[in-house]
Amino acid sequence: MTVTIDDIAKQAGVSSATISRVLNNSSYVKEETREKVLKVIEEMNYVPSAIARSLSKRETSTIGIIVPDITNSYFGEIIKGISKIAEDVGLNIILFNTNNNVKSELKALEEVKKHRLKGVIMTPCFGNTEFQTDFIETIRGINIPIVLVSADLSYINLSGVFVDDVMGGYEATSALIKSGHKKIGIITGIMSSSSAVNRLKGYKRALEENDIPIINDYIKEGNFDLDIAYELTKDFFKRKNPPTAIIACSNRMTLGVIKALVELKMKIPNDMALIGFNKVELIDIVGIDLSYMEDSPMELGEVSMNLLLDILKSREDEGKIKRINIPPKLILKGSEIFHGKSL
Amino acid sequence: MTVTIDDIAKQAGVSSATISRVLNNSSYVKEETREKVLKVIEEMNYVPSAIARSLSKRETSTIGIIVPDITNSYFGEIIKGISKIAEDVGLNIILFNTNNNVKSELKALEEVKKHRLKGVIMTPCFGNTEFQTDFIETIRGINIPIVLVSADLSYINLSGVFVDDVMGGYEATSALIKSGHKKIGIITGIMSSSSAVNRLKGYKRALEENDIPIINDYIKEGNFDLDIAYELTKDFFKRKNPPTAIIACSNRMTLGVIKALVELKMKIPNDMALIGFNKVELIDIVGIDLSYMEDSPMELGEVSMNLLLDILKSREDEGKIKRINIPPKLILKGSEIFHGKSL
DNA sequence: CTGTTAGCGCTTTCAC
DNA sequence: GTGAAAGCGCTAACAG
Repeated sequence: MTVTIDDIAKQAGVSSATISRVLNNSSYVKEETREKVLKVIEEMNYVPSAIARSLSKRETSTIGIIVPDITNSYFGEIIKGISKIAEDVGLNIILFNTNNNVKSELKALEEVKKHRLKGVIMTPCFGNTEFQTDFIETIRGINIPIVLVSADLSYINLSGVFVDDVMGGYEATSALIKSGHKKIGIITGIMSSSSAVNRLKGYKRALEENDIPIINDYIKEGNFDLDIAYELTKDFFKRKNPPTAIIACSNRMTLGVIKALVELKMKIPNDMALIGFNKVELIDIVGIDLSYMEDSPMELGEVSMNLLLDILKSREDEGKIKRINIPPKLILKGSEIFHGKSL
Repeated sequence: MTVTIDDIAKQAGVSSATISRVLNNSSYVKEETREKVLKVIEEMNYVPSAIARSLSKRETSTIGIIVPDITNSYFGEIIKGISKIAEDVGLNIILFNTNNNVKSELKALEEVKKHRLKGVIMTPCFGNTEFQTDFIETIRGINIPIVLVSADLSYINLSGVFVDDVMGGYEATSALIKSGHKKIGIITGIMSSSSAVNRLKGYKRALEENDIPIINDYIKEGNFDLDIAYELTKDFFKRKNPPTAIIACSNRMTLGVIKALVELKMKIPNDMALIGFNKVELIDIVGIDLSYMEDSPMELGEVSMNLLLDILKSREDEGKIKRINIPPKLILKGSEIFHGKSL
């Protein structure tokens, strides 16, 4: 059917070993025969089989990426970052989309093992607590380097690149304080995720350092998604003394907040200041100058790919856990400004 | 290193063929030995090598997806649709992101061949005319089923699933006419893409059917992206008699139009009606009730995956081209309403 | 029902 | 410099 290395060998009048050598530059081949071989390859339109090569070398040239939601451009950016540098080093990518479902995640990990992938970069599902032991067992049994990206796991210590969420929460809060706010509400992510916990930690730290009392009514737990954030925002106005600023701990929750504020006919930041987490695509074109803490997911992708490469290279310190924390950037556009109105 | 089928065979006291049989259910195995085998597999934590299996069967269980921009949630949706049904039938996905770059696309196709993938689903780069012959040659030489999705190629006839763009342009235009508009501007995509051509065709047809003259100043060629659409929208107002409605032929161009209108302090639809193509994520929460033609990219993904499966199944009518056109849906939210103001 | 054997298409010693 | 041969981990006749 398809042309193989032996066909080329026969046609070129040499052995298949020689073909292999010119293909891999693995040892010197007389210039003359090399050219002959190359010519035949060209003529017969031969493309070596990655599968056969993998089997023979006991090593693939592909890695796995596991993400919870391929539809979210945040993960799109991460993948773009990964694939950019993967392409440079000749690595292919097998993609798994889990829909934030642990069962799928576990299945993906099985596939990774089946395919003997070189390594995996994954951002685990959030809000998962029930399958921890399954997960840990799978990881242990897999014997393939894993790099976490963007989301950490509390119950197992793995390599990965993360955003410094404490710093994120701290910076966002500090920015609001600096601009005059004292009544600052926060809508966190699910508290079973470390990022939610850490951002809240940063929030509290900033308040404490500025001797601003921490008010529990100002702290609300969302789920990283729009609807709950929308409701929670409205809830803020059910108490006598609502905040003058809100911190929304994800981009989708930021949209929930905005939706609520638009409905309430409240202007940003005149009636309510706002700082989000991660860019809200093109929100500026509708006249909202949103300030936010920026993760730079593409950078996360690049760094995680580099980390994986690093781990792959260093066999000696095998098993050593490497973790990288990337500081988020504060992007100030105006939505954080304090107007001193009493609400 | 890793445990192989022979290890299992030895441990279970049978031949590796038997192991293979229980693994694949390829023929009857005595219940007793089957159980024994399964137990050993479990104990030794054995996972069969997909690579070895592929080589032996001369067939992979993975397909390729090639998209121009993984960062665009439109393609995220397509991939989600594909992977959903791919998972059901046990197929894995190798992903290639081309950044809308033909060279990358060609390289991706090479990889596809190297890996002997079962098939490819791709949406080709747009606005490419220079590498046509390379592309055709690569396709011809690849001998692997290809399914196009969402974007067609004019210079080669391939299987694929597409959106009925003529109908899209027609419906969008008709909706505006029905709601009272006669002066309708359109910002098209790059005219080297068939979707741009066809939407414009639909636009003209609708006008003709309603005896509305086609005015060239109302037709502007964009590039599917925001910035140009923004400029072109402003251009509309440089002539004496601007349109009362605009059709924007992509979601990013819709944003460009909106950006321009916001800057010009024009309300939608009171000062300018608007119909877009494809959903603009969450635009409603900022108070713009955008009407648009909806592609349903996830459906495109599902249908294209099913088409590929179809092609894979039917070896007899090999080479037969199968094309599916999906009618887009008109989603009316209010932004198309005519207010009868003279601008 | 199960074992033997011959590959699948490459890479990699080991000779010459 | 190049060829012969073994082997990567599995599947698929073919016997029995």
